[in-house]
Amino acid sequence: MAIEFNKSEPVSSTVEDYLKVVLKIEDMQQKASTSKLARHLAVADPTVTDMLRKLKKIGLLEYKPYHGATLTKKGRLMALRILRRHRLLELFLHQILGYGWEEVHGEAENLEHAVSDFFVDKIDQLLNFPVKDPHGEPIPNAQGVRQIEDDIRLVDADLGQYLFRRVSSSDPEFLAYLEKVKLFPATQFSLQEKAPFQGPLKLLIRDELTPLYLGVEAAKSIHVTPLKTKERLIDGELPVRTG
Amino acid sequence: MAIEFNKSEPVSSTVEDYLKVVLKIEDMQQKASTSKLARHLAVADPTVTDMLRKLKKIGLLEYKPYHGATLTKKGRLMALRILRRHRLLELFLHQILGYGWEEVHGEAENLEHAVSDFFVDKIDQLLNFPVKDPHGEPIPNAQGVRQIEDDIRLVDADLGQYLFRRVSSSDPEFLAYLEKVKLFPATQFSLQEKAPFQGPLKLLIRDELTPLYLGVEAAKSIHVTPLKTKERLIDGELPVRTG
DNA sequence: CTTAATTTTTAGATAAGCCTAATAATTTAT
DNA sequence: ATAAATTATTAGGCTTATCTAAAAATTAAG
Repeated sequence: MAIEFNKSEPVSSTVEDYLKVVLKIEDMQQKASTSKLARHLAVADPTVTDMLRKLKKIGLLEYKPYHGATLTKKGRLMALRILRRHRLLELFLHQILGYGWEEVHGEAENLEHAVSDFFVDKIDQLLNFPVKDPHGEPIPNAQGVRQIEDDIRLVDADLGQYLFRRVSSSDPEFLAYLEKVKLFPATQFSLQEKAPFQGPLKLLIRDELTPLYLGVEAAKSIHVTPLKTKERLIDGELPVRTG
Repeated sequence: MAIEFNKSEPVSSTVEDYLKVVLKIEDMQQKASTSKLARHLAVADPTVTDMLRKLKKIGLLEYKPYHGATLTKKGRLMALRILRRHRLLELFLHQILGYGWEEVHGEAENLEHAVSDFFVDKIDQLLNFPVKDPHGEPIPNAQGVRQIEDDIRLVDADLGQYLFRRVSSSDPEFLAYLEKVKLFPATQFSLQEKAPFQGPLKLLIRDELTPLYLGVEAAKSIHVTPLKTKERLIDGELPVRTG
């Protein structure tokens, strides 16, 4: 119903962007410093200083000069509201309008600030209250709660069998590449070798004939969970692309 | 393909709104004076003066102080591009997302500035290249051309049989009322009486039992064409609501 | 533990849209 | 044809979000 979020005054789309980035950085367990925010938002440092003061004043984040920002409860809820919109929109674009998964991010980035709560509710219904976006990322529910799975980065994984859970990159070129090599959420594969000295990872994707060699940077943004023995025997749950 | 429009530099959503309003006023064969624009845009007069100067400078309209504005070819094309987006979005919201026809205008008003050309092309396809929006208004094609029908205002019509073509109001309350009384595009009815002195019009809607008495203001925004004798005998083409 | 490097903040500007109050131009009416 | 009413423009300001250049604070290094 989206009412849960809408208890507070509306903010500009700029403010929404700042909150979104702080949430993203906090999610990565990093410090939301002035310069890091500036880099993510592609603005100059002093611009961020000013904005942080403003956001502190309206109670959306904590902020001590030289110590970076942390979202308040209210700011966090707002950030989650935007994240929800963003990811619902991505799924909508993919499933209903037939966008490629590498095309959804940019469009959602604009639409997330423009659509009404009514619109969000409508697509939520139409998509049957989904919990994951096309990249496998969790969609916060109407209360702002995400179903977070404790996956690991492929780059940190030992040899063994894995399930592709999500990809934490929105680079279109990279996503198009993953699609081409058949690596996307729900793909099962085995990690067969890890070349030393940051060398490539050798993967064998289920039902594919030739192995795939993946660079370390790629393996950092791919998140997986180990396949349990039981699951390894099951033949269902093949990766399927929609749209 | 939308490329036809995109030969020029992008403009702000504010500029898009100004162009849209000038087009609307020109469509009504009226003079786009400073004050009329200000009223339509809900801004102060001097704001319009400034903007008109700016729009003239970038070649989107002609403008002489005290003489109002007229769109240039370029400005007109831009205005038609927005109108196309607006009306396609309205139809999309109605048909795909199940919005009521009184709910589409407001949402489209925001989205028209936010969606990409790619998005517009996608919904155009999805809707199978429609030529009319939910209110019966023509949707400009990708070249900016509208299929304009020469309808007349119901208020100007003589007694006789008519086809409801379009309603040129976006007032939600009014539209909800029309829907309730079963008056919408493709509805057939006969105009049976026109009370003198700006009195109400008595309509008999096809397949309805009770006559409808409509005020003059309402009859100004309803546009109709006379039913030809042939059409009067045909039973098909009954009004149908989608979504 | 003091200097050097890095990061952040201050200071001063800019552009887009908008406003109000006051003036000027045009149109209408006597 | 001129005064009154209407409409438009000038003048001066405000807000939001941005920038660059310079100063200050913090952190890192020798």
